[in-house]
Amino acid sequence: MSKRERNAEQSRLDILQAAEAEFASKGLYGARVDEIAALAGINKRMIYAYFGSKEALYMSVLQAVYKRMERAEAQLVADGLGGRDLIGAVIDLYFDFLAGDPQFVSIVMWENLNKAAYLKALPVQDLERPAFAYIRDAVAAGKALGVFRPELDEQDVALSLITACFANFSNCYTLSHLFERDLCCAEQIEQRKIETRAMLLAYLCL
Amino acid sequence: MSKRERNAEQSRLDILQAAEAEFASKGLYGARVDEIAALAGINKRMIYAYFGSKEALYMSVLQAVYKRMERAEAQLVADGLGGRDLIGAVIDLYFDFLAGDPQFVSIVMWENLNKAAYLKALPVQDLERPAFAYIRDAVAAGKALGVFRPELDEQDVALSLITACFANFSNCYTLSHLFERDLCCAEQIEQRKIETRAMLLAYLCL
DNA sequence: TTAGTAACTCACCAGTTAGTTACATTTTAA
DNA sequence: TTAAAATGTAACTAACTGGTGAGTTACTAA
Repeated sequence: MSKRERNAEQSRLDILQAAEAEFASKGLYGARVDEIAALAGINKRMIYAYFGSKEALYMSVLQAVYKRMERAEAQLVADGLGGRDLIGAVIDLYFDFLAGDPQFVSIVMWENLNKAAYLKALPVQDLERPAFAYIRDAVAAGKALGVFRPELDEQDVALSLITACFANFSNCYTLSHLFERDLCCAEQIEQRKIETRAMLLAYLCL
Repeated sequence: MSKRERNAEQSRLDILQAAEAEFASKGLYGARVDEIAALAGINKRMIYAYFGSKEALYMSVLQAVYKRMERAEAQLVADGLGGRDLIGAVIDLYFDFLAGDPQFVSIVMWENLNKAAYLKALPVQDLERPAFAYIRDAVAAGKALGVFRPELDEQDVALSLITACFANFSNCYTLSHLFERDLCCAEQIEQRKIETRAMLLAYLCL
């Protein structure tokens, strides 16, 4: 094996990146530490030196993955957008983020299959979800302007929005087979985005 | 080990049931053949006698699981139900089925994480989904009656409906943590059912 | 009885797995 | 300069894993 340059920071990042790919495709159980080491081009010992254990490594991956979502949400520039447009912007954000980050989708799915056991163990401040606030604000603004139905509950809306977006990505393989049609391709995702936006707005508006 | 009664049919069923539980909670990679044997109260050797391999056993489980969904869908008595009511009935069916069969949800998720590799290998006639036909009929009927928007595409509606229902179950653990609220309990599921019905109908109706 | 067979048990293997250790090399700081 | 800390390698281990060879038991039919 060729010698690695000594660079602790880079090595840490390489391990994290390789681990994320391995955990995303095989889950915590299925992932192999030796495979992660090989993928990162690093010796296995360093994984234990930097992260301590397979589980601890998984937790670091989980945190990094949710951090990406948080950053994407934080970039949502809400200035000047009213109720309708803001909801549309949030839907676009989710679709674009999920389409561009399949490893996020996979790891969230693994985490759910594991009853969120590791997510629960993560410090809550690492899981801020700015978009929740955007959705709350958007619904409140829309109601105040008289464009949204006044009886809407902000959390219900947020849940409807998130679930309606997510399942298009999490279930695209089985649905593609059942519908005998490739639902994972960019054009289909774009179509689903349009439909989802229409559905959500029909539900929100008077 | 205590002796088992000789009953090939029962043994097969015990193995299938144990395997489904094990595969649902740990996936194909994480599931242990020894664990399945212990759970079924049967000697591991018999799993290989009856099913040949871990993969073949998984395929049998997959087929049995989708069969349950098919049977539930087939029970949907559509007689006398018009566009609106039929759509409502399909949503109720999905919510009730998914709520009562968490192993179905888990195995579909695992299958998606595995890019539907094993589902694809299953004979298509074992995957009839009668509800697709119901949804098509309901949308067509609603359009003919002038209650649904005429530009609706039947497949888009089916996808919106299925994804909107499924994600409430597949993602309830991570969402419960992020919303700091138990979304997996019966009351919350009922609330989500009501919201989802309202959302879908708002999207379908003129 | 006897023989055939399906259902079953037991003990084992070859390969894999997470995690460890002995030791070499490089960096850092006094 | 040099000692210690950090970073690296490769070989190792104890436990586990899917799968199997060989033999046993219960039942049936001749």
